[in-house]
Amino acid sequence: MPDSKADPADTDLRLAQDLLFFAYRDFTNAADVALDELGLGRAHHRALHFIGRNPGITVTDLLGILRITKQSLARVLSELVDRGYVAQSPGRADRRQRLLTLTEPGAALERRLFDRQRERLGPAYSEAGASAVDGFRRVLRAIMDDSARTYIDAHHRRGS
Amino acid sequence: MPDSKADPADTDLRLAQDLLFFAYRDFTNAADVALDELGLGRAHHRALHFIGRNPGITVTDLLGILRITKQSLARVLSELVDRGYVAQSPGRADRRQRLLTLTEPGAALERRLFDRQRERLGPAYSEAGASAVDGFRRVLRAIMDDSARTYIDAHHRRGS
DNA sequence: GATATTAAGTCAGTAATATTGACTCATCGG
DNA sequence: CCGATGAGTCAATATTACTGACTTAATATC
Repeated sequence: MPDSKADPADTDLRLAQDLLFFAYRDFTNAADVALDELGLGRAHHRALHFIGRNPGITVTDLLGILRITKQSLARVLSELVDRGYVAQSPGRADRRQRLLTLTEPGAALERRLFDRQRERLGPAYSEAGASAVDGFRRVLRAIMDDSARTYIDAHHRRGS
Repeated sequence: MPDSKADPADTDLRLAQDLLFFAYRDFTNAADVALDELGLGRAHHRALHFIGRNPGITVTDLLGILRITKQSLARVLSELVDRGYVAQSPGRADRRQRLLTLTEPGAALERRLFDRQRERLGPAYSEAGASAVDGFRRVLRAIMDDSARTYIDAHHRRGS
């Protein structure tokens, strides 16, 4: 058996397809009950998450992360603003920009949703162990696009 | 710093949220161009994948894996059958069942879609290394539901 | 300073994926 | 025979997303 690493076997990659499908399905699903109670969807959660992780992010930058159109984000964002979860403020340098931040209720909601996902992810991390978690990160990081990798590296330098 | 493992830090879990979002987004996206050319969507890909991995699967079992309703699957499945990608045959023991299999063109299409994802996943595996891949699997396996874990373990026993 | 570009928002129409609810039909199991 | 099950169908609706066309305000460029 020569090629153990140069050319990952089909079965290995088939397993990865299954793993990603189920893990992503159940991880995202973890917050759904809390979202439903508020009449919100996963799109709202994604917006809350990335605004929370990037206080003061511009609409254009958020669109680039989510990879959706302006019209699609508008629906989600206007609901979040109407409900008082997200605040907009004009950019200081460029007043055309609307810098997005979570309000206090918005941060609390995002935290609640995060906690539901934490219930699933925390035990998984503990069970798998630090070494496995490191491998988990390395593989996921290698799967994504360059631009996403750049984002990850900028936001999660070792230490924080 | 006492709790290094018992209670994974927020920042660790925040990173995981980002990693899962971007990796899943780009991994699933890899097959989109090929799907678009045929006027098919991701839902068709998922059905093709799980029928391909489970030849002779019943409709009920497929619904359980995909976690969608019968009506939602019907749209996707009838299109795949109409186009000759999926064949249905009555169960031998229970003739109410419609056992689903990929036709030869269906298997070829599924393979093409798989190849697009392989282009993304294969290099990621090679770069990250065998140890990282093992950790990747362990963490994803721990994230998913019991039923999904059972599925994974049944389909991917070590050896194949 | 006029002009082009950019950031953001909006209106309209449509598509893909999914849902709930209410049925039908054939077959299986007791 | 009869209730339960596997599968399919019709209808209406929700969520998330899209393309295309425009407007407004502010910045950048010539």
